[in-house]
Amino acid sequence: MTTMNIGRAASASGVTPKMIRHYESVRLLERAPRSDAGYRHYGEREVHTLRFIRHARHLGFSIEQIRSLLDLWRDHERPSREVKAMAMSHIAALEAKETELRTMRIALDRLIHACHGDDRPQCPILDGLTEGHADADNASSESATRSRHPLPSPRWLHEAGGTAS
Amino acid sequence: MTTMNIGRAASASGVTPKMIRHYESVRLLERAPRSDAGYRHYGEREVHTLRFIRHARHLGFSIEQIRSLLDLWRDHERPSREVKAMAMSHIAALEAKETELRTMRIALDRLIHACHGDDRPQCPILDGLTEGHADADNASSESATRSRHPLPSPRWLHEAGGTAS
DNA sequence: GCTTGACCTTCCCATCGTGGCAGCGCCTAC
DNA sequence: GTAGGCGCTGCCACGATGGGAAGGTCAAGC
Repeated sequence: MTTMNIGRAASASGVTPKMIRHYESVRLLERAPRSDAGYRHYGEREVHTLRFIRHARHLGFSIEQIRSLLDLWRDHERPSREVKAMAMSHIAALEAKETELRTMRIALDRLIHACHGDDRPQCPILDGLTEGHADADNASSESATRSRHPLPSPRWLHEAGGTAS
Repeated sequence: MTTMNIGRAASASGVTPKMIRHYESVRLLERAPRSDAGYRHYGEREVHTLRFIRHARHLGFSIEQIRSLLDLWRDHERPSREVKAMAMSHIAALEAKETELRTMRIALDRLIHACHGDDRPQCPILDGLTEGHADADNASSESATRSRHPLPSPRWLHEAGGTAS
């Protein structure tokens, strides 16, 4: 069985059929050959590629980055330097995120430790949110006008956790 | 000047006008009173609330969580226990993300260290992506069929970093 | 041969928080 | 009275993924 439908390719690779179609639609994968009925057909080679993609996603590479990685993967003349450079800049991104999370966690930790957590309404956590962490608040109602900091906006928190089935 | 337009409220609070309108539209804020021309008017109280929201976003709370926090904030009878509980479960989420990132980083680090990064094409990073990290691969092309793991899907990486102007 | 149910197809919608832009109205300083 | 800086609404985009509807196909069992 060197050729299979999308479902088999999916369970062989660990990538859902939905995502396989998506990857094809964004040209991460070549258009799969079709049967008369329009069913996509895959071989071992494609499954191999899908696994590559899955591993790369697992390491947090974006689709665009994976596109480059796949190009490098398929180019047997590539200098490993290029791959390493991509990987290292990605590591830097991972570290940046970690730091961002850690910063949040530490700030929140401090507030939590100051809070009794009993039946009384007095709460340093809410107070802290009210006042800000004392710094990083150059938005006085006086100077103001064009202090366009766009907020770090940490949406990435509430996505993988809840979404993962 | 106890009342101001959205722009002034924005620079006084550090929240963009766009976001203020958005928060209103998702009922995180009450509908602001309007001038005859339809301009929203804000007072110190609203700016205060906006700052609260900004700080909470800064700590990674989602809109829904902030909705609860605001309720607690405004309820002067609340037991601080409830606030602390929210904060602690959020800390747990932050830690989980940190761990996820660290896991990725470590895995990638291992590959990177094995890679020369020179002009030669031989590259353990690509090899590693090809083969997988040896474990977590229970997708043999035999058993298969309904091994529906949805992939951890780490989208949150490529969002705050690039988006933050 | 026919039915059933598992599989496949495409297309659209939702997520989450934010930015951008278009097309319009308003308001003020000159 | 007009320019240009605000404000308004509404729509689209992002990223990666899931959900579902509406319909076609295929293989196994009868």
